[in-house]
Amino acid sequence: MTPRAGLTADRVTRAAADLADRIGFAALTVSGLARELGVRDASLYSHIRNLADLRARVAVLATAEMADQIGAAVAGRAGKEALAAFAHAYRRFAVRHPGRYAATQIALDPEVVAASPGHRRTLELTGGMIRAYRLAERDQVDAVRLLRSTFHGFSHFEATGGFLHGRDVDASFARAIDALHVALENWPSHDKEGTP
Amino acid sequence: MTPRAGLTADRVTRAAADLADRIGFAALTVSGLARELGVRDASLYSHIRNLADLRARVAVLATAEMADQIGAAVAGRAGKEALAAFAHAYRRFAVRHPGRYAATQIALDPEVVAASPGHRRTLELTGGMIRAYRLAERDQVDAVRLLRSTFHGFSHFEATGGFLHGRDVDASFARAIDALHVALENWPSHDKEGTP
DNA sequence: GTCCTTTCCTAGACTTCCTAGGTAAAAGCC
DNA sequence: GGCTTTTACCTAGGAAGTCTAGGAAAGGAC
Repeated sequence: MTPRAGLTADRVTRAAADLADRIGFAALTVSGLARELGVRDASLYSHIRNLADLRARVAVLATAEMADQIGAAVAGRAGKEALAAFAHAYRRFAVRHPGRYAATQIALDPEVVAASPGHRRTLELTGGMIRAYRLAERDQVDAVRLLRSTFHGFSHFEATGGFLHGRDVDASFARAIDALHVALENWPSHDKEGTP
Repeated sequence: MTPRAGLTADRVTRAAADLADRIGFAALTVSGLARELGVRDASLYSHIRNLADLRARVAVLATAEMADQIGAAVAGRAGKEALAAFAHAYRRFAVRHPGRYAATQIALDPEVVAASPGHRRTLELTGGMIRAYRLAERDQVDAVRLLRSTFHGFSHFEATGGFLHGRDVDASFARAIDALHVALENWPSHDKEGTP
């Protein structure tokens, strides 16, 4: 038997994320990954439980990487500047790492989410960004959900070719950010923070 | 040999959509569907070319059904009322038909989209809804993209358990619609239709 | 060095996808 | 009605992917 490939769960996960970026997350298979790593498919089960476990690991890894990039982009910014930086970093990650991005969108067990540093960091970053708009707690939740929905939706349609009109997509995204800022500045609620 | 099951491509597609609503679109298989219909898996290839063809057929069917429901909801409405009706019908469809909804979101060949009555109808309905805001053509495209992104993103997170906070999701959606209306009424652009 | 752990392998069972060819149900024609 | 043609169903089987079990040997600990 030849020397061991020196695999670890971490290395397997990174290789899977790289492969997913190349072929698409949906097309990621244990057997394909094994070929990529130069081992037999059965060998990977020393490091991962099954395909679902592999997918979850990629999701956790990708979420952490994405949070790091968003964090770097919004550092030192507030208000509309932070919103725009967050949004652009979000979309940039999705465009550059389509497989990783798709992984961030799968449903995960609550325990996995709770233990994922990337998920927690994303929450913190989002909370920090939204703070400048001085919304009531309940409105902050609503607003964050609106932002996350828009960012994901946009990236989804961009990735799946859903934007068929000839209109420049970069321009549409810039307008969307402007529009979201307008909405946040004029949040349709009567209990803005600090106002009784 | 026993009597034929009397399958047609249409019947196969509907059965697939129903099954997808029950088990999830991602879990839809030719073999599973064959079991559902009481035939052998190989028999289905008289009616569909392959799994990708089946998925595309479900997508086209679901898009048409969804467009019908949105169309019925917005009939006779304009402005914010139409926006709200559209949004609620969209989300209702996604919640009631998770498999069908997921099918509407897959990337399809441009020829398939071009030939799909549901896609065309969705475009018309969206155009009609956005008309009340009297935006310039370019801004209309941007605004439609924002709306579609938000609706899809919201439905996606709702379906994948991405909204972890205890805040009522119905309320968040209602607020999101209000916020989108505010954004549309105050679209961040200087060339509103009719204004030089 | 020895002993223990664990990573790799082979083997194989199972599922899914899909093609090829055959049979008989169903449709079409007279 | 009978006869012919079409085609929807079947069986058979190969390819690919998933995953378990057990064994061999690489690598780590002492």
